[in-house]
Amino acid sequence: MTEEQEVFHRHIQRAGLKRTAQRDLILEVFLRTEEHLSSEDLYRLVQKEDPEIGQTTVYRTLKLLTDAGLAREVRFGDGRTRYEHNYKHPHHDHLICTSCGKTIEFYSEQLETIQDAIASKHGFETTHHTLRMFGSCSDCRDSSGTPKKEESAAEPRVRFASAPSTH
Amino acid sequence: MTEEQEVFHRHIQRAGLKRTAQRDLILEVFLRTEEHLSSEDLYRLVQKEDPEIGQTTVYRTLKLLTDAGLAREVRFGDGRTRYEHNYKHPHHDHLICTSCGKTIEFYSEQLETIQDAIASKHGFETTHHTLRMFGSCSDCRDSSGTPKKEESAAEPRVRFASAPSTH
DNA sequence: TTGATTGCAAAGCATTTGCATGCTA
DNA sequence: TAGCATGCAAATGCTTTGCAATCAA
Repeated sequence: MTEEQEVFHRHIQRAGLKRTAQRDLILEVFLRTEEHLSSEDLYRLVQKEDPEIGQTTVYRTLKLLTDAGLAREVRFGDGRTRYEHNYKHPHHDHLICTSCGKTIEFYSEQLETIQDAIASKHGFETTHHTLRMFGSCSDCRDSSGTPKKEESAAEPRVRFASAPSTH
Repeated sequence: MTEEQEVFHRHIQRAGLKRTAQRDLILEVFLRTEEHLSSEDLYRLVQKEDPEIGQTTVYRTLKLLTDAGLAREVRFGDGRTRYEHNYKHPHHDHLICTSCGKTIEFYSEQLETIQDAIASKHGFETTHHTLRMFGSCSDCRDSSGTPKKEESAAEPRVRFASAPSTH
């Protein structure tokens, strides 16, 4: 049993909830996938191993994982919620390519410091923040006019059919 | 006719669209309201002056204003899109109080500079970005447990499906 | 045993679209 | 007059909820 699984089970017990095969499987698949997954993405992956599992259970479990501190919600502007690992995968911000949908994670101590200073100047105590920078990645600019993925040229806004992220 | 109205009409003409009483009224109400308005908020305000106007028209006009460069979409995490002025109201970021929903706008040259450096380091050319810092404002912390705005307890404007993660 | 969990279907939201009617240019 | 605009209703797409059946502790 991995550390994450232990965290999950402790959370489940603390909250008076129950351990089930579905939750175990969903967690397992989530952990092994290093991407920004929407509930639907995860549902499809989980389906391959157990076609009996329902969408609803995935939605509910993802919420549970978030409560347990194992997942973190991220939104890239296409209207669907994605989740990323939140255990031993510390805070970071995102660069989002609006043409191919690729995301790059980065962390800057300097940035954090300035943000803290700004917040306290305004009397705020911040719990968390999100910084998203939208633009075009070098790949997409190199092949100018021919974005990497075929569907991307059609949609000016950020919209990815499925979440292709590279960490 | 205000400058903004001129910008709007130029945009309308350039795009081969038509000027209508509804669009004029919606723009006018939008401009005079210095807040982050959702489509519904604006709809309600506009309704007071012309009850004939439909939701759909407000949605469509808000999109038009965005295209014309007069409005900018902002999302504070409660699932609905809000709009803020985008003409002579330059880029800034937001501090969002998760207990009373108050937002504070700020701008930091230093922050922008660092962001640019980070983007170029990763080969990105950014078009825009959003930085949102969530937390509690001083008012809410002073009156601990008693948020300032009456409606906030019942209907928090910023609501997270589940607990925000700790980084 | 008992209360939590599951999965389906139905409901909820915010937003968009189809379409007949109304208006601007 | 031609074609865009409007507003209603219906449709969307994502997410949540109600509920009867099932299962973990």
